[in-house]
Amino acid sequence: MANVEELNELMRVRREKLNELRQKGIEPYGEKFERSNYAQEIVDNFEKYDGQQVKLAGRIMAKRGHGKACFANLQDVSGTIQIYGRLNDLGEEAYSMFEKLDIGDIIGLEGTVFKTRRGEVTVSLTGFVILSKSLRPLPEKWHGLKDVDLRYRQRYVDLTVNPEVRSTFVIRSRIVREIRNYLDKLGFLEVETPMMHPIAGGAAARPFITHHNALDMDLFLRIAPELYLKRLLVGGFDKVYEINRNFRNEGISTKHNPEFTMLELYQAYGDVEDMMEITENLISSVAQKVLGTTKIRYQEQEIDLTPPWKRLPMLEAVKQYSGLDFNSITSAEEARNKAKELGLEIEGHESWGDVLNIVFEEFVEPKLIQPTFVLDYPVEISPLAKRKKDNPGLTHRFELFIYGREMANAFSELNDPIDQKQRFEKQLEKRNAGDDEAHMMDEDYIQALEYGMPPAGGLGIGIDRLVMLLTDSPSIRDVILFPLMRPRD
RNA sequence: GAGCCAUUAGCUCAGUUGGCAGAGCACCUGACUUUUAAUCAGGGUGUCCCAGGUUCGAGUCCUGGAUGGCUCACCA
Repeated sequence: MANVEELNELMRVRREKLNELRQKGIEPYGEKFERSNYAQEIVDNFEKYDGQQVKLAGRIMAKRGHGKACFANLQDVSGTIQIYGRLNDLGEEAYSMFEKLDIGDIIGLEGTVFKTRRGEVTVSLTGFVILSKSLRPLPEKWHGLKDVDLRYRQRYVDLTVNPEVRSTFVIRSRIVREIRNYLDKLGFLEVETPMMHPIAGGAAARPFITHHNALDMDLFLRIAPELYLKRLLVGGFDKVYEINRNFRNEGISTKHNPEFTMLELYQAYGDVEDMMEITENLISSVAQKVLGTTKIRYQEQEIDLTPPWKRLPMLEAVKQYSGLDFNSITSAEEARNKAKELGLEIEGHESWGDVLNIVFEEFVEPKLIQPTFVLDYPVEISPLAKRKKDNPGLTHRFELFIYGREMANAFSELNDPIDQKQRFEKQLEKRNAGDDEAHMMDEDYIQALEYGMPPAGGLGIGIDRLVMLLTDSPSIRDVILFPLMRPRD
């Protein structure tokens, strides 16, 4: 415990009050308290509760003393209600204790519902108990806690004083629940696959490395669940999904947190078309259920999530926004030269598909504000996707963009074990050339495919980014309760 | 990883040309039995992010560092 000498006055005074309570034989850290109601339901249904006796519990958020009477605001998970204590009703001892409550103290109370002459629904106290004495002052009632550093490091304070923050995380919870409802209704089975992988597969990303002592082996925190979920298709499950964390050892930005939540789902005997249908129906119905509309605002921009969404082949998109027609570019070298002419940074080892993707990211991505499926990604950057029959350089794959951001990625799954093995070998070449984000070889996954995996559609949706979109949050940190921060000191 | 910006009381923020460290809320004392950003009277509670430097004198100028934010890079 901190030395009282070192505490500032605000904290010293609170500790003194704590000691006073103990000296009077009152325990300032109480036990179970049975509530009859929540604050908001009383405020919203005054007629029903007028004159009724209620029991509430929550945190004191404001106090207005008037000598022999005192108003305060009590905040519980539902909202805030005014409470009112009078000397006449409480008696001298209890009233004096009520007057000495600090903002931040947690109490349980009993009282009668009434409306003040100014029309505010209020509970007039007949008794109360201190359930937790607060020893630190909360931020200011009017401006709340603004310092983003403190907001993320002390999310408990942020949640206490900034109601919109609480609301964001309530919405996040509802979004995830609606996604589960939606998929469950379609007959998908929710599964859990390993978070610790001997081989980091399913995505192009740098993994976190950890170590298992008893087995004396290094393990990777998963960068994607994909290869495990598809092993389940081999095993005979035909509709599976997982909503869970992925970990990528990469930069942090407003759109990237080292751990983030992904939905991945796989549907046997389906394809990329089915995934498009699921994506637009899932996201629009979640928006409808959670927000009550499919027309949303994100950062002052109107976004219409009403299906069907625009579908745009990548080659067409690139041609439209950059003027480059990759249909008529046949060699990687020609592609690299054309990209250089557009002022793009080209290192010299890029394949045709790499260049196409670079041009796409530079010229097209930021323009895709309304929901857009970009179709037919080049095979070089899609090592787990099925090739198009009529153009084996492209794959049956889409990425969904909203507000210029990648929101989803899906394809018809590659189930040809021989092609898959060759794709992994291509990735290994990239790895050996120094690309530590290229895919690793996963022999067991190849073996699984050799047993036979049904053709399937697979889909990944970044939950954090979806929540950002639906809660109008500018930073991914606003939708992650405890984003990764450097430790202080 | 690079550039720009920020860091002053518990919180939100001022701080002029380099000249005694400020306000509002919160807090403390007193008044007040339907107030509501309650009001009225009084009280300033501080490692000016840290370490150096310049200067008679630094919150302010310079150098280095820490943390955070934004942009870029990275991240399909």
